[in-house]
Amino acid sequence: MTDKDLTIQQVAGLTGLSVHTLRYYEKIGLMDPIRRAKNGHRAYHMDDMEWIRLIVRLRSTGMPIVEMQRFADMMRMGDAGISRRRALLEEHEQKLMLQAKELEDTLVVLRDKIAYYRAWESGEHSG
Amino acid sequence: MTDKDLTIQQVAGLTGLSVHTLRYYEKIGLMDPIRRAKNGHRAYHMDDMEWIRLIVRLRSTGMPIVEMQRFADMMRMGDAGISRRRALLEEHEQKLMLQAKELEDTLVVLRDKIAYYRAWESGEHSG
DNA sequence: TATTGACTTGGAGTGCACTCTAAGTTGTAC
DNA sequence: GTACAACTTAGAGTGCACTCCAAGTCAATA
Repeated sequence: MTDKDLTIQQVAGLTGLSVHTLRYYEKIGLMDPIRRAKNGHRAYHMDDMEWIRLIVRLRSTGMPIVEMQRFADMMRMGDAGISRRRALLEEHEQKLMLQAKELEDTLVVLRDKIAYYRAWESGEHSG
Repeated sequence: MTDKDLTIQQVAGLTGLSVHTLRYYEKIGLMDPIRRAKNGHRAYHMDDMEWIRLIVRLRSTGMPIVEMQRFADMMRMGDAGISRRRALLEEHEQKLMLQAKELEDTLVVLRDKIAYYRAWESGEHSG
């Protein structure tokens, strides 16, 4: 393990994933097998970090694991997988735009209700 | 069952929830018991529909069932629950604003990668 | 009168994404 | 040298939100 390598604990701290989840993601092929230090411990590199951060982004915006696995497989195909990777990301982009719209609509509804409740509350005090 | 009442099937069609889910939501107290027609079938009214649509909105923007149950309980408290309802909705509003930011950030990342892939693909053709 | 189809119930089963357990190894601190 | 913390594995367990099943009721139609 060189100076720049990170332990699983450190990666967990940096990414917000649990140590369990990091091992789980590796086991299901969402990450390539992480290099090991002499004692068998995982030694994460900066390249690994970048991939993990992308995974976390995709997950937090609702991409299911099976789709991220497909994306990981396309990464392993190298150049041959590029147009498929683009297609997958474009699909996700479409979903995110719909999600953003739903979210904005809901914010409007919420703010409307909140304003109504607030008006009722101040009426309660003065009335 | 009067003319304006809806069957569970119709409500499913109108809300996007499954018949199973509608019964499930009623069972766990997310909805008040729905009135019954003479034959024992559920007869949904327009008031029910409005509540269901709110539920669907909250769910689709990530509110867990247990929190919607709390909100339903506050509805049953009537006026006494109003300020608590407002607090709950304001909390959700905060979460949605964070979600919206995460979403926008991810869209930037995705578009960046898509553009990169696209550039690579066109280079592939001409080179 | 018999079949069809939409509904009813309680309770069991499913799929996803973790999350934890048990048993074992390794490297450092006292 | 022994206690301790951090790591390793395979595999079991958990929590959420449905989703389905079996058995039964009821109204309408052939």
